[in-house]
Amino acid sequence: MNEAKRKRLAAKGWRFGGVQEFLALSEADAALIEVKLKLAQSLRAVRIKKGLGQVRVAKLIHSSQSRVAKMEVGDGSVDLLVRSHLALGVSGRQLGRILAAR
Amino acid sequence: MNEAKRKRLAAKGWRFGGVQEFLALSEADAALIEVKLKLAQSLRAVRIKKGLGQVRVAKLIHSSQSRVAKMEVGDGSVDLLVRSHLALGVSGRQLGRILAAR
DNA sequence: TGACAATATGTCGAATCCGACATATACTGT
DNA sequence: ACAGTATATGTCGGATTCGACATATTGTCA
Repeated sequence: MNEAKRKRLAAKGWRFGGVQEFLALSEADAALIEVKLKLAQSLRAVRIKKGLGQVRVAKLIHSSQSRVAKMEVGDGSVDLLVRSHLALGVSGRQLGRILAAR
Repeated sequence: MNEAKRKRLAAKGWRFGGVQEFLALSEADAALIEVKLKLAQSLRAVRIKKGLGQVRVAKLIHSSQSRVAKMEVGDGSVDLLVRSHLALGVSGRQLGRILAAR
């Protein structure tokens, strides 16, 4: 199975729990997916709270609507997710709080 | 100026403060560098606390000593820094606390 | 000081990720 | 149902990042 697809599946499946076992993911891989998912959800929440569309966010980060959409479902790097948060005015410290929250 | 070098300079210069003004960095760019630097310092701290060498960490993340060294001075992606933390047993939540700390 | 281990720095082909575009699907008001 | 807007998904060439290797520098201890 290809890596990208596996991750996407995992990201979706996670909501139902037990993905790590289903796919043979290492602890660290599973944790990374959790982190990404948390950031992805947060990004959407922040965007919506600010009343922005994906197109507008795309411009803020010099990217495209499609990439923003993908980010929000857990595709894309942690870098990009972090960058997007920062571009939307979320501070590094706030970002930390988001990750630390249950 | 080339992007990689600019970042590396910025990462080093940051310790003396005022980099953002010196180089023409956007708020978000500067914030990203801060995040990376925090993670870089944390990675080294965690590694040393665990009594590990860079070579051993490299193996844990299926990479090389040189990359670990670069990570610890702020080179490399946030992804890799996060992955490394997770591979060293730092949880996502702990990672958040690290970023949230002053 | 000299040998040895650990870390830092430079380079480069290969792997990965991104932005852009096309297009499909979903949502909203009329 | 239709038009208009927002979001989702697939693809791909170019840009970025990676791992690996070579080598330099630094640190340590006998």
